[in-house]
Amino acid sequence: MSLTHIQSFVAVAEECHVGRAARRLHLTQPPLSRHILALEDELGAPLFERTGRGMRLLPAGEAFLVHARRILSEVDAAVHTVRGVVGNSGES
Amino acid sequence: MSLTHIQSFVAVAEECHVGRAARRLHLTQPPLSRHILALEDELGAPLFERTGRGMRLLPAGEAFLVHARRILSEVDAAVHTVRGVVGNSGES
DNA sequence: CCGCTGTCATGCCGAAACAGCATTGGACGC
DNA sequence: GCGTCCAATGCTGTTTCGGCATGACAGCGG
Repeated sequence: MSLTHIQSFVAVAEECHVGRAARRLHLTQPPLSRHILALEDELGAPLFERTGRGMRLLPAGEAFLVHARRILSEVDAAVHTVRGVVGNSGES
Repeated sequence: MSLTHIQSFVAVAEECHVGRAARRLHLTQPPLSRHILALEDELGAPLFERTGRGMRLLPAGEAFLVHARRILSEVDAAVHTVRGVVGNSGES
């Protein structure tokens, strides 16, 4: 599991569509599709239902989405916190 | 930035020693050293002071450590939540 | 019923990332 | 100054990864 996979998952969950999510992430559809498959494989459960017209979140996917968003914002907060500490320490 | 890098950072922060952290992660010293350097490069600030006898956390590193631990436990929680949802949905 | 379209999955290949080995460079204690 | 211990770096073989081309399948119109 990597942060890239989590970002991919969130994008697909929000778009319900691998192709659109791929464009949003400046990626192509195949690797993105593989990210989702890898995630499902690692978690041992499918996260999406493949509808033939896109992807729909399953309950397990909804549950994961909550945590996924929290992880990504925590990463963002970590980056900003470090920048803040460094910036303040050097200020007059 | 990847979850692997964050795990490496936490291990080094706790051991104050790249070699020991490497053993703990079943890894060797050079890649682990590079993980830390990559993290510092990405954050734009050093996280450790190199003491010639090991590594000591700088203030920026302490700040990052708090978030790093939270990220890792959130990932853990995400995995367990998905397993829980799947397990319960199939129970009688 | 049959092709047409739109979607995700897969086979394949070249490029990039990665881990480990060997070595260097530097700090500390004697 | 010398030996020891540490992190950093050069290098190489392997693995991972992204993109292209294609396959497999569902849904729709005729």
